[in-house]
Amino acid sequence: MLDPRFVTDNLAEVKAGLARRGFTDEATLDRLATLAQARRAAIAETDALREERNRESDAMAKVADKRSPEFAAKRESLRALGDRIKAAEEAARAGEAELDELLLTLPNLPASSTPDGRSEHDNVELRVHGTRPELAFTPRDHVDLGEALGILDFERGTKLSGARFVVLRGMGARLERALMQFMMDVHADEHGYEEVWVPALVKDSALRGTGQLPKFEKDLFRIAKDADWEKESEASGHELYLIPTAEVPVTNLHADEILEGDTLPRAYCAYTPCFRSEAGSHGRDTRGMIRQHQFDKVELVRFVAPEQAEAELEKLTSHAESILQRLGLHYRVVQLCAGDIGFGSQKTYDLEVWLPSQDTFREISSCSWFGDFQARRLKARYRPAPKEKPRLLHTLNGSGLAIGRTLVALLEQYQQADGSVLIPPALRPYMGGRERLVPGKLT
RNA sequence: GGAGAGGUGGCCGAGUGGUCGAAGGCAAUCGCUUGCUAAGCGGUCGUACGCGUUAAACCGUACCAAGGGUUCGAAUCCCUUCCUCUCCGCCA
Repeated sequence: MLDPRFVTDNLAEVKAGLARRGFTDEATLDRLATLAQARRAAIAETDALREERNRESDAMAKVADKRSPEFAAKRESLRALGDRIKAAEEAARAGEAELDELLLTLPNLPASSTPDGRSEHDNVELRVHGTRPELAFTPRDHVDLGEALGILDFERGTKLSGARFVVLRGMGARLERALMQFMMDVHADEHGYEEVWVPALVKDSALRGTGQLPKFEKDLFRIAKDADWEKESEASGHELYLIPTAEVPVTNLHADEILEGDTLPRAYCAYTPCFRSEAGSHGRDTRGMIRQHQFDKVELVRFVAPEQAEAELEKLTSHAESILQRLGLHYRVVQLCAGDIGFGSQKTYDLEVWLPSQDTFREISSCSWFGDFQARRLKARYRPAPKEKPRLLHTLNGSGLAIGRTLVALLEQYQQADGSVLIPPALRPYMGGRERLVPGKLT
């Protein structure tokens, strides 16, 4: 969420910034500025009226004779004042609702260090790590490999849950678990992240905090409820959704809190399942486990002071990269242009891993700096020093990494001519010492 | 699912219509004092918005779970909702 004050005071700058990401609806911004100003005027008015009422009421308290004519007269005039206050409050509320709505649907401003560009084609490749695996044969894709190995079972995934679900078997399931374990160990033990375990079902308020709601409800799975549940839940004023990423519960950890400055930065890592409806991506990546409705991910989240934020993004990205490096995977780092960064982000690096079968790099991690965009929604603040006024935190997050896609990349990059797949040394301790996946060998 | 209790500042905890943003204690912090692990004394010590300022301060308003109501005036009275805890039942 943008600061309404900042928007009114720097309208031209905000328009220009949002235009960089393709948001050219100036009328909405003008409306927002108007509403924000009106809101301030309304506050000033109601405050003044209330002040008058408070003053007069105090005076009445001091009148000894509560049955005197003067007392009755005062009471009458204050009753009228009370009505005026109510009317003023009512008027203020109307504009406020519209203002909040606009603020919640407005995307973040790109950082000055985010390059211009309209779409993913304008993203900037920053660096490439490693080299393409030399394969003396035509690479098979992970679906062929996985099915031949007996570790990926798409048919049964579909039987159980429909399209975009998979069952992992034997060493496939083991690999998923090994990757999760490996990533968490590296981040917790070496990168200084506090490991957290969080719910995979969250309230709509949490999703509003990180920005998925109200705009992107169609991408989420909201849990269906029977009649009783529905009744209770409506009454309780919140809906439950499956999380699309651990970013949601982990970032919301510090909603409505004020952290002490000397405890920053706060770094958390979490593994969770993630659930995405993938609405609007019909026909895209239908083959294989690149795009599933449910997948596991290890997520990194950092709460930092604004001054450190941009450097913190480099740090967080390097932590995610470190996983790819230890696994010996060929990848590149891409900086997203203003037209391609996510709704709440102001600067994003994507890590893309090489997939031989597709002869291309595919996203495996996205590391973003949100500025105070999420923090303002969340009311996540920090106190720079004792006694100082609280300020909004900056939040960052990134995948470290998407486990399903890591598994895909491993299969494809480490495939051998005979259909077996080498297990990179870093992962072997987590695979019971195994060095290789062999077709027909489930244990 | 059944029965009961309760939600006040970082924590504990007073407060049943005006003098309450809220006693007292703890924690924290600053200073003073005392030569001996420690204690004593004093000050400070919520947040947001508005106004204002270079920035503050000051000032105003709001907030005692949330929303609504009664009243000239609500932490206090009424209604609705949410949440927490305890016991029983069920359950990984």
